[in-house]
Amino acid sequence: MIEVEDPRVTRSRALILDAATRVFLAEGYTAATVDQVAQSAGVAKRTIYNLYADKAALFRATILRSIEIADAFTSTLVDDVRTVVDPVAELPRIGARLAEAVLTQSVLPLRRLLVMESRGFPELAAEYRQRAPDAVLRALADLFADLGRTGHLVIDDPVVAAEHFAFLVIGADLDRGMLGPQQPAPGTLGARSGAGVAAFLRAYAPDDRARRIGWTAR
Amino acid sequence: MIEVEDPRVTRSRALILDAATRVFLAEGYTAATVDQVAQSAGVAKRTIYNLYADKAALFRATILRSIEIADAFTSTLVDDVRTVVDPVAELPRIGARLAEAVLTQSVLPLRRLLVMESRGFPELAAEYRQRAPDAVLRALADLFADLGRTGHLVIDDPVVAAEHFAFLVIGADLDRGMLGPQQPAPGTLGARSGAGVAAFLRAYAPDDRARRIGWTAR
DNA sequence: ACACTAGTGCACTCGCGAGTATAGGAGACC
DNA sequence: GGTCTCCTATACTCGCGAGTGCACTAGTGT
Repeated sequence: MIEVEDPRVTRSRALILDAATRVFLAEGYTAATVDQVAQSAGVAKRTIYNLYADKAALFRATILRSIEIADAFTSTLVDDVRTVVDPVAELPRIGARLAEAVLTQSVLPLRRLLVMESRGFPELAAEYRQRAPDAVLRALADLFADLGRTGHLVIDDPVVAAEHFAFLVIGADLDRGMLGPQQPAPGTLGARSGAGVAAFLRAYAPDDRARRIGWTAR
Repeated sequence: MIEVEDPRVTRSRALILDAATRVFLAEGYTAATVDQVAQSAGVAKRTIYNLYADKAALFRATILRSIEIADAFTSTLVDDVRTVVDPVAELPRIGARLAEAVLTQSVLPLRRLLVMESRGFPELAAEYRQRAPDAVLRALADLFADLGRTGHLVIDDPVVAAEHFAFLVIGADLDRGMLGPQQPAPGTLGARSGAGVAAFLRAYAPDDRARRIGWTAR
């Protein structure tokens, strides 16, 4: 006997999760009210309580779905990282993708929300960390370990190199974005990630290589 | 006629602000209750309302005082930065001080709180940004502009260089610290800031200088 | 000793939001 | 067409925390 969910339920669930995402991201957990979510979903409050035990359960489900989405983005980035052969030629693309993914999607509001509620829902913050930023850092560290072995880069500690790459590229904008809803201007974004990648290559490329290709420009 | 504040008032004010700092940093604005603050201060709730119009005013005063304290730390760091002559010799010290100031004081909880309440009190987040991180970045940018002029470093954009320095040194730990109350192990801290400064010098020191001093080690 | 000012303790109002109850409506499946 | 299940709408309970009122106490200055 195969349990098939009533189509009305799946429909309601989708409406509710979308609305909850909007409301929670905009208001935060405590400030958001269940009535707000219901109204924004075009659904009766009772329907929400039919599907989720309480406000906390609704919140958990909402955030987990957002993490799921962020995770999908992360995966394509990780795949991209895995195929890199020539760092000088390809790292700028990786950097640009990283900056774009973190700074222009709804990742910034999600991170703010996770920080806000990290006391009440520490599992969610941990889950996010593991599946998004840590996954990217792991992929980068693997990449740099390889490139170190092949002599394309000079790497002492690949984990540290991965952190340096990530924070040279997005550090400043990420920090700014956390303290307020300022999206960096899209033009600025490319320039900053480019400068970050350039600095990384100056720090980690073998001398001859870096100089030959012209990455000495600062 | 010189207005002198009743000593009882100044005493109460100090007790209340200390307690409010503890409670707000630990609980966040909404979760904290005025009764909690009163109890933790050993003071009647009514006394709080004698000195502050409402909970929001108390919060503002509390945060502004914390910013004041962070500002004092910042100033000594800025003064230190202003006296740097030889980057290779002195930047490691600056990096270590920066890491220590940001990561081991109560700065991390303060930043979390400011992120949490940046929607309700955007002025506070702005005030903090201007007086703490931006002040440091400005000082660093000035320093690097100087060092570029004197040929100690090779600098294209001093502002970008300042961001690179700061986030190479504290970026990873800062980000980790925001998503949970994990203080980095004190041992790790020195190593990471050292690695960050080394990478910075590799990226920004003139070739001969960097190599002569031995900063090629990664 | 007296008056003034602040602090204390406690009981109170009041609004708000989570969660529940209930009665009725609408589609799906037989 | 009947029944089952889920949705809707409205109205409710209930607890909690912000803010107030008030009667009383204690320290200070003259």
